[in-house]
Amino acid sequence: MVRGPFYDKNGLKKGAWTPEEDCKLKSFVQRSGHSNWCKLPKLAGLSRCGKSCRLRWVNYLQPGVKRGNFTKEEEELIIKLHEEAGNKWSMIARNLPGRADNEIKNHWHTHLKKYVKQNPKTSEVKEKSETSQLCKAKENRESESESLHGSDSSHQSLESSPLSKELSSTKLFSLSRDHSPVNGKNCTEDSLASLETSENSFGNMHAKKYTKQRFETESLHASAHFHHILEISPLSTEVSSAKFFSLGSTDHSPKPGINWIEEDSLASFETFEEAFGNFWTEPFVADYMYIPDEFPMSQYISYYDDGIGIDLFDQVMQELPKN
DNA sequence: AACGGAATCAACCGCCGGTTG
DNA sequence: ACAACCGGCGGTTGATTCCGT
Repeated sequence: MVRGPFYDKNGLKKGAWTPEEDCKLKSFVQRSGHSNWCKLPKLAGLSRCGKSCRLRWVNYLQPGVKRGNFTKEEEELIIKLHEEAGNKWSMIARNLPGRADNEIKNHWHTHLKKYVKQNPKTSEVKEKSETSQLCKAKENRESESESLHGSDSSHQSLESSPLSKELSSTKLFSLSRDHSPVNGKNCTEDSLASLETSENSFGNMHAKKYTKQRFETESLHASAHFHHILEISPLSTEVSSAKFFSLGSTDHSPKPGINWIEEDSLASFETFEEAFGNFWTEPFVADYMYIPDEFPMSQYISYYDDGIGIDLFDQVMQELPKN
């Protein structure tokens, strides 16, 4: 599904990333950060351009990146934000923690665009039908919530994206106006007020010339309304939204509970699997290399210690065929 | 089973805005 | 003030997979 690897005239590798390249990039960034993407490939021993490295890191390798199917809540949020702001994928992505803009963009073009086309102007219709539908929608959500909580939490993240197939307009309408308690957690009045403000602002997006900063600030207000998504997300079981947002370039420490990239996205990792077991389900070996002082490593030592040390990792890395 | 069109999604490309010298 | 550099963003591409015939 990806371009085959090839080299351009400058000798830079293009096309699909190999697990070895991923490993190099991830290891380097976790060790040294990414203060300069242009110089990074050389320092990391990669024959890639800096942009390509950045993209790979942001979309797939960065800790906390969620892979797999979108939940109904995520899809609803994308539709709503897109309705308000248009193709501002990066802004939308900021309101969907763990989701990369590229993935959201793809999902929009492949699934949601069709759905919205078939159900135009959801916001207009929802205003009219709000009164009559709201109660029903609440009931639906609450019953769904109960059933979700009654099942394995992993099902929530892997729940297939049913929006275009199953989501009724009633359910969709419930998104932006339904401020009822979700999963037993009340939305505060403040967050509702913020939402209204942001809705008004977004409504004028096309008329006003927004500064980037203002736009982003207001989009964050909108995100307050959707924190319930985090609450039911598997990420939230161990990483709060606040913590999640703090995951930046300065924090590369291994976090228990972070969703690492799912196995299916990198199926052919035989080389490293042989040496280390399943790379994507086992803790990353290079994680040994960067351990912040404040990180309470002792409690994880036994879990991480599978008998493979840094020396072996370095040895394997050096023996890998150079590109 | 074979074929062809549609769907999917990782990755590339070019542009833009911010920063630095 | 200007140019060069860099990071980020959104649009597009194209290989692979899916699905209907």
